[in-house]
Amino acid sequence: MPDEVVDEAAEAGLPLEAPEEPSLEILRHSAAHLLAAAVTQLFPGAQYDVGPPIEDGFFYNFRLPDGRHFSDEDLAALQARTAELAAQHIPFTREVMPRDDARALFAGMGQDFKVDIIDRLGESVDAVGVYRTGDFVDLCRGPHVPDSGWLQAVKLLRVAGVYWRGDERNEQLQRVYGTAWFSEQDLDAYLERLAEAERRDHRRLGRELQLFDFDATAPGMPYWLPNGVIVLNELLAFWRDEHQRRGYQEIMSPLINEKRLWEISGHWDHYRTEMFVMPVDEQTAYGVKPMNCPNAMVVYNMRRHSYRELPLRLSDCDILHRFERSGTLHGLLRARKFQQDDAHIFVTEEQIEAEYDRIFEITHRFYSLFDLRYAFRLGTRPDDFIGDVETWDRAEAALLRILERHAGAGGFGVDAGEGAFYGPKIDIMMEDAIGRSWQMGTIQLDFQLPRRFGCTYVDTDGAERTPAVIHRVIYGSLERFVGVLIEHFAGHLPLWLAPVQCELVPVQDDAPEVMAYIESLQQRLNAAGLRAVVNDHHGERMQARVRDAELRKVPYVVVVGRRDVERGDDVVRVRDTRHGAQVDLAVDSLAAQLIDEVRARRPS
RNA sequence: GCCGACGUAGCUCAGUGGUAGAGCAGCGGUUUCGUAAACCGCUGGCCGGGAGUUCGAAUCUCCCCGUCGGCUCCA
Repeated sequence: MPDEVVDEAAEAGLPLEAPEEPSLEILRHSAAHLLAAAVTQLFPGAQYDVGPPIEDGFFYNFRLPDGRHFSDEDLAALQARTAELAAQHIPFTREVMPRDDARALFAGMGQDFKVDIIDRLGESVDAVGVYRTGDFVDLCRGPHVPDSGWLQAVKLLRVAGVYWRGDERNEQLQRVYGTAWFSEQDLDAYLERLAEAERRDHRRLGRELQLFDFDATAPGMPYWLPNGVIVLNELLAFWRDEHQRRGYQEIMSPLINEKRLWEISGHWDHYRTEMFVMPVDEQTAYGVKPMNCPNAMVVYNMRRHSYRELPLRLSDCDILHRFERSGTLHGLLRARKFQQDDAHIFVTEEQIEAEYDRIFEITHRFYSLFDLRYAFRLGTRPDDFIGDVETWDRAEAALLRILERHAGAGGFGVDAGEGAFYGPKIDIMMEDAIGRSWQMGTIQLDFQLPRRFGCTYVDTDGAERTPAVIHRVIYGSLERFVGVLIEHFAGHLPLWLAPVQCELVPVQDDAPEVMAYIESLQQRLNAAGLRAVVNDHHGERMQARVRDAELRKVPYVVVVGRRDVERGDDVVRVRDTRHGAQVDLAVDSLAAQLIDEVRARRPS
């Protein structure tokens, strides 16, 4: 995503008119200028590239003298200097300058990036905007706040190395990220929002709730703990049920295949750097599968097929491994080991659109269950593609039509060049707790792999034809999906997914009649298919056990004591931890209510 | 992989050149209590790993591993 290229277009050109009231975007753009002014003061000779406003803040990219890098101490010093400049109420002044004059100005200051930006401007641009803040001069269209006194609620957040113009083949520049608001209160509210996001972080909650963990010997490869396996199994059971009734047939296949398979599929040439490869002797190497598709082709080819069988829907939930670069790993959201809820559907070309409709139906069924916000994105032909352009164009046109029908024109984004190497795709995108966007489900159209593997079916006229294949996942990866769910629900999973659905707490754990009753209660709930456990942690008071259940985000907690047993009416007090409510319920009603909630898979 | 930061008990963290600490968790005991933390005691550490500097290193330097935030890449 070379968004810097876009930003440059916004930076250079004739100045824009300032509105009556500066917007947050203007404020942040001005904050970026002030930061750059501080950098040029503290690091004489620093060259500045682009510094746009972004969501919640701004950044600015620099090349520091002598190849220096920003450290955290530098960040603190820049924060202090920026604050000083803000306190001085330095005006932002704008002027329009002939292009050649501006070029000479920036060339004279040794600002190579600005000269470069000017040189890459279109022919028609003959004048550009130049803004000054004290001694600091920038090529910019503005608009800006009147003076730096507006920039009191600015906080520099972090430093990062970034590739010039977003391309890793280029040199790495030094970027400073910051946030800016109209008031200290707004700034504090924003920082509090970040803190809240941190509390929802699935990596923290995953450990606290004992869902999964990691070990240093398997970076990026989650260990699923007993609680987490319950969540996974519930998601998969639901998935299998929904797919069986829609005509999917599940297969399982080897996790490793000889290199030859990956050569046929094209992964050896196009995906090898992301594969775990294991040499077994001088001649032979095995590749651990990063995708299920090649083995789905192998299964398809294990017998001959008739046109009557199509669409043939082979599903597959095997575990995949991808050798993701170390710096990209992020808990469950970016892992090296994950399980996809995969399927490969062999179709004739005429069947493609109808099959996509069916897949969209499944998608809505699943995503609406969780009250999740999601968006579609079309990924088109990448530079590194296999096959021919005409086939790609045809496939992309089909997906575009389908998307327009399901999401409406403009109801989806298009990411040029982001398709898989074998075909274009429709992705389902979701955001995590701090607003980062992740690809979840994906529906990919592929004319290449069936051809490479020689997949055929016998058509009505007896001729052998090659089917197309739709690769599709709904959850995406189970790991990523669970990660997003945890953050979405802040750990309070829907009842049907909760590892413990109901916790039973005795008031007096030394009273045999109480313990006998509570154990019978557990048996009744378990027999009804509910996951109920007794918390009789010895030596703790009832209050401590309730707190413990709260912290583990158990949806329902039932406290039972002598008074209940003596009353003998089978009514218990139920604590609903997600809604902070308590209610007296007959045990039968409690069971019925929970079963109903599980069956409906209500999100909360 | 690149830039920055971090790594001390199961967890959260203090300790910045001179004998490794706290809270929580765990274990033992006392307590049996009515909806978010009872009390007392006890365990628990190659201070991520390796090399170096130093009389002496958790602390300083270098290399490696892992983690976190970006970049790039992606389910």
